[in-house]
Amino acid sequence: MATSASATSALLARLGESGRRRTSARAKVITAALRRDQPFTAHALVAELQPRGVGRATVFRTLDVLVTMGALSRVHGIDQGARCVQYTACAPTHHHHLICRGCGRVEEIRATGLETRIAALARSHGFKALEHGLEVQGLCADCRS
Amino acid sequence: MATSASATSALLARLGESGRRRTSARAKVITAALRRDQPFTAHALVAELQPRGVGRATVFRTLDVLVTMGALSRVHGIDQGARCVQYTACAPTHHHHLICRGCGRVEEIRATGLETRIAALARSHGFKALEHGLEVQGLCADCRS
DNA sequence: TTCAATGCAAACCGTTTGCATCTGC
DNA sequence: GCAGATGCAAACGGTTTGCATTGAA
Repeated sequence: MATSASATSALLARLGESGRRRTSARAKVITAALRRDQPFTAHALVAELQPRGVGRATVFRTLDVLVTMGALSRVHGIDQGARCVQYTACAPTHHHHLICRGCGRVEEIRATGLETRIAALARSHGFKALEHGLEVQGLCADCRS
Repeated sequence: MATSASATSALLARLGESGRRRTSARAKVITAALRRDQPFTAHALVAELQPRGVGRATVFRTLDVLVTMGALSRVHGIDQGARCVQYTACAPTHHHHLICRGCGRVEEIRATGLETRIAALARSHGFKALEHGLEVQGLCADCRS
């Protein structure tokens, strides 16, 4: 998949631009992360990369970096316990996630109308909204049939 | 607080109705949980109740029961890691949470307008929305000044 | 009397940290 | 050469589990 390869090198380039080092371990983590089209756990990446010489700690540290850079975001189930953190590759702009319960597919949604509604709602309770998270779980077209 | 006391016994009654046993340990967990007006961690309840003879496992198991019954819900921060699960007493109807970053206060919000918007948004992506979670973090009136 | 619920302690599991070593820049 | 980054292993912390015992119905 050409897109994925170029996305990987683009991310590596951004690492350099932000004063971080472009190491081979990070390249492996980025490649593995971007190859997935469904949310994945840190554990899954460790299992994939540990045999290839990337340490557990490095996977976690790199995932943190990628989240900080906005290349990945953390998503979690609605009412599961602590074992709910997953990562998903995503655009660095503000958006939300639509998660299919059938196949696990995640789609990004952008909803400018909602943003203002949410801010207004908060204001009506005396709150100044700073950040919000919205996750919708459901069934995608394929899984519904 | 009379409300809290009656809420406790109401919950205990619901335990009996649902075929579960009304034990003294559960009464202690419920009392301690309902006394809080801010989200709390399981750990905090354990710290409070362990010296009073309630075991760690019992606290966790009872919290699970209460979440299942809809008397509590789990809330988690927007982008923290795994250490983000807290519990908050809440009405058993669908609502969202407004969380103050200053004082930790949580307010429940009900937003029928949003619900339909979210469902429509999901539909426009081919999804059938089943459940969704919305958390807004911000500053409450007190903390803004 | 019976079986759900309890308390304890140990196991679990995902994540973080300390530290010596390595490697981009 | 000098940080920043790595890999390893051990520590950490919250949660779950196994099991003998208790106690509600």
